[in-house]
Amino acid sequence: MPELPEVETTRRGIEPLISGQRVRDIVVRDRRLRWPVSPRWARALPGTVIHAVDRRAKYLLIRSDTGTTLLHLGMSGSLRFVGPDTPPGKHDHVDLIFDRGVLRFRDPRRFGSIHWTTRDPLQHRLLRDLGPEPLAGDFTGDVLWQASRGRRVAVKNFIMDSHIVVGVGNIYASESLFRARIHPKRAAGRISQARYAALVDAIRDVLSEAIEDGGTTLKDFVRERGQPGYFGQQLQVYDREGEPCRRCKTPIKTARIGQRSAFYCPACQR
DNA sequence: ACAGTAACCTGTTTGC
DNA sequence: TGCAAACAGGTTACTG
Repeated sequence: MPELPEVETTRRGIEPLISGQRVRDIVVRDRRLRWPVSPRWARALPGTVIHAVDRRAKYLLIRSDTGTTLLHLGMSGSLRFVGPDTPPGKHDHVDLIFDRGVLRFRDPRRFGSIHWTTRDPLQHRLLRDLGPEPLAGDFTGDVLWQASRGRRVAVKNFIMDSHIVVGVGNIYASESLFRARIHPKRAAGRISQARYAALVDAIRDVLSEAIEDGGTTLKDFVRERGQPGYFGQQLQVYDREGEPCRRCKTPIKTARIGQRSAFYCPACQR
């Protein structure tokens, strides 16, 4: 669920609610996330003032005056801002308590994570080796084309590889390839420079439009006040197996590529 | 360096 | 209906 648009939607939602606010306390009900929540973080954060919420890839960078919290939503995570007396649900693992409310982290599958660093977060081992941001200027068709030379992986896996470009998960990979009319199984190294230019445009457009719509809610994802995202209504191929292609009416097909489901139009995409 | 797979965990859907 | 298997949006770590 949380791919780049959902994380960015969350960032935009929570930043105005918590920036400038002092963390009064932390409650960790279950520290068993993907990596155990560090006790050092739980000790360090209370008392600090949040001054910004940034994003790198699918990580939220919650910056306070003494360090940065790296928060990843994993597969099923969400952050909401709730009133102080809202009873926590079964999977509400962590609270950041502020004077004006509680930032509550829910994650049924516990693939999310929380890290704390007092150094440059971009040099953290989890962020250090990531590829370009898809919505930034350094992500171009030429960059993608160059990186793909000699690569035999399916292009769908290629664009989901965070060393190549960040933020493109299973849903938006299928959607972008449909827009660029590229078959998801095509070898990354066998796609022309011109088609990579089209793919970069497609990725940018899909992600930007999804952010405009507040992300895609298929299952767990909700925004900061519990609202769903509406981009699901714009999906062209994802989860539409057997339904007619919106462009040519051919039934949408599905395939397993690298243990993930890919959706595509067998007529439009080559 | 690259490609492929298993692993983390729980909830829901599918199939017998 | 009941139960077990398969599957789900992500990423890392390991293998060959």
